[in-house]
Amino acid sequence: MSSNLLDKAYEPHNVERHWYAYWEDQDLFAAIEDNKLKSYSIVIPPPNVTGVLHMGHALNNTLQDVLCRYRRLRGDNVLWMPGTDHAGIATQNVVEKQLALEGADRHQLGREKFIEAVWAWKEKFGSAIINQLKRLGASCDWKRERFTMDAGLSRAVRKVFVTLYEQGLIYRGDYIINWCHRCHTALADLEVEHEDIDGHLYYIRYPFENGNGAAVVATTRPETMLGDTAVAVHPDDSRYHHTESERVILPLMNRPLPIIKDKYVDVAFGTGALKVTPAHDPNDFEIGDRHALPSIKVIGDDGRMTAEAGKFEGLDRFECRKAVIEALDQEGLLEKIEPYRHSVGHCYRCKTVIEPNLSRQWFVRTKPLAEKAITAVDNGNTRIIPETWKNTYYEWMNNIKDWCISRQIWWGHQIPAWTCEACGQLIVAMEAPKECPACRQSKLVQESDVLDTWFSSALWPFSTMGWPEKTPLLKIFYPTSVLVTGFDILFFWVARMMMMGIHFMGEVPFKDVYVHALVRDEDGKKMSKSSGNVIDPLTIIEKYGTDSFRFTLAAFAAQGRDIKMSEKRVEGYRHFVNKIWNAARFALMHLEKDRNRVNLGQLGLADRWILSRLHSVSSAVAEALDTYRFNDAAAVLYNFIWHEFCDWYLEAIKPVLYQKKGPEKESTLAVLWWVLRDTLVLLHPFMPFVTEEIWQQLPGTSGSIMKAAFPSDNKDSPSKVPDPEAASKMGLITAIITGVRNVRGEMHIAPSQMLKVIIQTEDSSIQETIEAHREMIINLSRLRSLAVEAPGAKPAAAATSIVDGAMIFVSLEGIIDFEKEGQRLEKEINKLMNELDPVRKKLNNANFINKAPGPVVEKVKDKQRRLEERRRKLQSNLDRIKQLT
RNA sequence: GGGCGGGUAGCUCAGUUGGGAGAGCGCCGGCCUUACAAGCCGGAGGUCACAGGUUCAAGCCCUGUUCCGCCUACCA
Repeated sequence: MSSNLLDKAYEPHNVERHWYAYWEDQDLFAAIEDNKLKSYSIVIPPPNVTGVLHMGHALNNTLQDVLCRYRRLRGDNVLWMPGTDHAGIATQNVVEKQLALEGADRHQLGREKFIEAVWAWKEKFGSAIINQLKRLGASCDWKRERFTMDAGLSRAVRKVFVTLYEQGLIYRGDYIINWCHRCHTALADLEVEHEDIDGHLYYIRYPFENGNGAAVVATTRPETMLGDTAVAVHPDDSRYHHTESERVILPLMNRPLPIIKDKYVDVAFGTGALKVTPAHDPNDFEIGDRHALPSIKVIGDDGRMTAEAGKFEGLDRFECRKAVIEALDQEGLLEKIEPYRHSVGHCYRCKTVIEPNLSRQWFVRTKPLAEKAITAVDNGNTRIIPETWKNTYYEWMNNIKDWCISRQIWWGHQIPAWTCEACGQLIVAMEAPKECPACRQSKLVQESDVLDTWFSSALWPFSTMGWPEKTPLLKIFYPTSVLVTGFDILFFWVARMMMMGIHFMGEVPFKDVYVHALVRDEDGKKMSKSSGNVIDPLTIIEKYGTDSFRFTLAAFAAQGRDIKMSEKRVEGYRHFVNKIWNAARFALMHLEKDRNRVNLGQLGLADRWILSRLHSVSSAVAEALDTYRFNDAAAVLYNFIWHEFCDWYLEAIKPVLYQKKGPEKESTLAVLWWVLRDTLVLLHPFMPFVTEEIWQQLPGTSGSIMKAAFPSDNKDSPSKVPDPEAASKMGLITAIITGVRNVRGEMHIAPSQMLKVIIQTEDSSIQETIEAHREMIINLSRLRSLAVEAPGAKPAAAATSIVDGAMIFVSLEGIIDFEKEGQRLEKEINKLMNELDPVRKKLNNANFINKAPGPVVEKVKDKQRRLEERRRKLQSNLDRIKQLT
């Protein structure tokens, strides 16, 4: 016991520490390698090893933990595979910064020493995020924790690389790629973030070689003109027909450029003439390819102009832009400058402006892989939930481009390719070759580039399970049951796992993909360090406890909608946790021993009703979790626990509990035990800590709640069937109590004043029900007396309330304010008329009667009958009141 | 340029084959009733963005308009 039952408020801190340690000690998160059990598996989206837990992780892992804990309660053998990602660029940046503080840099250190330094950093700080996930309650199988740079996973990476290369699906070549000068590496197209920037469109005159005027070209990046190797016009553009075989002179460089014709050129844009810079623009590169133009690289990998830039050599690319404009202006070749808003690519890691650069890189040929990945979703082998993301997935897969996978950094999987220094032979192999297969020389140099981090995470669902070995783990747990992830990495990660999983395993990596939303701040803005609106999950956990936080996330995780997070919301659910704590405290005061034998025949109405409700609540929770409707499950539990279990059931059974002893008390205690027991289990996936704490204090339980049976799977549970009779009778009783309370509230009668109530009804079954449960009505509406009689003389000094089939008179002798009662009744009648109006209109419509389905018509007719009766009764009481005033 | 999501109570949002507009918070009134004042009881509050259409019936389906957000794209 780590929290005192006498505490009026739940204190999460010790409870959380205590039970998490207990679960780990007992090995309760461990998956069992036994293929006879029903298996359920999830691989964690591996957080960056440099990462700290943010709201996105918190949501993502809470949802996964809810699913895993739920499936365990349902009896599944669950594998939740944890691990971290080596995050090449990000981690290298972190360690480089650390080196900088020590006055060193990686080049001084050398590659080997630098890699050692990164590993050292990883050993020291790399488990931070894992520990934070534990604070969140994550029930991962920690003993299987993986890291993308582990020996096993690295072998999988090599195997995949070599295989794809041999299959012709990986190639090396000189192409335009996105170059980040800060990170000093190539980036995949996906890793470039586009942003609209207010820039300028510069119109530059390129004089015709023959001296007759000039062609005017427009550009947003004038510095690239230094590398121009042609001017292109559309073949049909009559303005340039006379330029047949003419050339222009490239200003500043005095280089003659051919005028070529290419359909790519948009006649309508600018002057219809396009400068072509094959080394620094992807489209120009393609044009250059078509027309066999030379490529001149004028911007170097360091962001400075190369020797090819002539007198501009050594200038920074942006300084060069200014210098070029000035020089052009001086020569009178700058036609004009217009303001121009256009999209500019930035590095997703460091936000530096990306430069398209000609470079030798490695690529994955994605088309053949994507086709199968599309089919798998098409035919439902993998379901994407919510379905709306299917379109996005298809859209990207259908337009997929080859994937640049080489990175010019040091931290990562070095590409297993070697070049023979003697003959230039390229060798791709699992292990470093001893000699060149072509010339038998042994001077072989390994490719210095490493692979894109996403290349290794694309293998995550099977590399973590031991592939390329044929392990039992793979056999039992692949394909995984579901992948839970945010939409922001749908392409980066999900799509690539699909491609790799299908290609290498012959089977999709996951049956379901559940795509959740983003966590934003309370104004709906994206949380970011620069906006200063980041809420730290650990701060929230410290302040409000993990269970409140998790429940908040689940309660707001509606499909397709972002979550706006604020402390106020978490605070609200902390109240809920506290409510549960106190309800349990109350129950435990009365439960002294195991009460799990219930004789259903002897149950009271409230007992039967709460068991019936519990039955539908457990079905609803199961249904909701089976369909990833986390917010529905949370709402059902919240409403049941607070408003049905606490507000009605516990209040209703208090008199029974305060009795000395007897069969009634015995069976109520048994029901109370079961309802508490089952509710804790239903709640456990969302609130693992408080439920375990209460479970451990509940007499008659053994072991961890993690091993308990879900109510609907539990043979012994008394909440196995709905009880419509109890539901309907309880409905009548609560309606009567609410009716009396309403009178009390509206007439401002103090709760301390006991009331006298007369109920008139001609329905003998209603009479019987009321008589049978008169104590409940008396207690919960605080009555001095309750009389049930056939309709007859109406008590004079009384306020009225109507329930279906009966009229309630609250005697207010001496205190009734007839005018106030009249107003109250008028208000009631008005409310009723607003309901009745559309119902009458419907029934007066012959088309409705004829065309609507029978049951619908009957339902409306029945409603009309009920409303009419209530209205009639209220009206007669109003008339009577009016006579008395 | 293309695509997606959203507009429902003061705020934040649920609302799954079309058939009774809901919750939480906030607000108003009354209560320290022996689990809980982090509580209990009662109450007020909505032209479901706008305009058409389909239907006996529309918050939900169709068309258009408008506002907000996001993703995506090689117009220099």
